[in-house]
Amino acid sequence: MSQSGTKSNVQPGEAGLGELVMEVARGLRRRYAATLEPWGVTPHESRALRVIGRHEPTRLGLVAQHLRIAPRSVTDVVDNLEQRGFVAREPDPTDRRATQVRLTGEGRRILDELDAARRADHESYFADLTERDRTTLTRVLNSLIDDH
Amino acid sequence: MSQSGTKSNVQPGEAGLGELVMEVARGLRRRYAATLEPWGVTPHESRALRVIGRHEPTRLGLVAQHLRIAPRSVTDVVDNLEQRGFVAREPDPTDRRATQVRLTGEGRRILDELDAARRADHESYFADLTERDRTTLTRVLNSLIDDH
DNA sequence: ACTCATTGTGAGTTAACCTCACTAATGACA
DNA sequence: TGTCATTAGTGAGGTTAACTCACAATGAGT
Repeated sequence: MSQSGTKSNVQPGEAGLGELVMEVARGLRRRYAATLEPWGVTPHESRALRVIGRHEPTRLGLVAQHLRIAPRSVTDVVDNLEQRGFVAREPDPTDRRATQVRLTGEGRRILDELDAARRADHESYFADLTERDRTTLTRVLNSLIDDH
Repeated sequence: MSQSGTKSNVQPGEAGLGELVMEVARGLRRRYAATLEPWGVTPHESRALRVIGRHEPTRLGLVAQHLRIAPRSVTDVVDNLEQRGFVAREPDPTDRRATQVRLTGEGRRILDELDAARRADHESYFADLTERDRTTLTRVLNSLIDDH
């Protein structure tokens, strides 16, 4: 075999900014998935926990919007998290059609741990940047996000 | 309903670099998926086409390595592309167990169009950056990729 | 009071992966 | 030179995370 498959798919010289961003994001995603492993939580579940934790208590429909998935799909996601004891459903007091979700104590504990792990992971990923580069990167990325 | 779901999930002030990169990547992915729509090609198919186009002619097993998926899955991916007339299987002349894939004329045409569209899309996404920021961003992202 | 919209869920489907088991071909070597 | 482990691709079947469509319960507007 001529070349391995363990490195990136991008030739170093000629990659555009888009490719570079995507490649860094891929690296972060891979690392984060590995970080999550000890908790037995998938990236998908962690994302859902984070959204619920941030808006707690919240309706299923709103969770769907934040996760950008169909309302029907949230039912399954929350079923899963509820079964694992991370969240609990309760009736919305202001609308008897609606259901609220909220983190359990366990769910909050796990989420805090995951957040800390992610923060640490990102920290280590960007550790070698100079303060100056860090500042520029933050500014440029923020402006890109704001403009689109 | 109180707030919409069309904007980002990240509070502007306190996002770390990791979140920022992921958010930009998410934006690029969404745009690219929309760009692809007129061709009736999914991001997944476009990635496979690009990998095959870059290594053409190549064995299925190598495509698996480049796409980072199981060899078995490549069979399905190539089945799909072959059915749509974008690639063709042919026996590997040096190993009668192996199968080579190569782009058809149509496949090459589509891939070139997709590449051009992606380039243009990225170009427009980063259009408002100053030359200086662009250079810094390129350098910083490249160093992050190299270091990991 | 009637009508229409909205909330969540049952039922069933799809896309893109996966593993396991198998066949055919290869290559090493005793 | 015959045996035998290894490798390439694929059939069969499973999983995950999404999807649509239909529906009952509830709420809101005229």
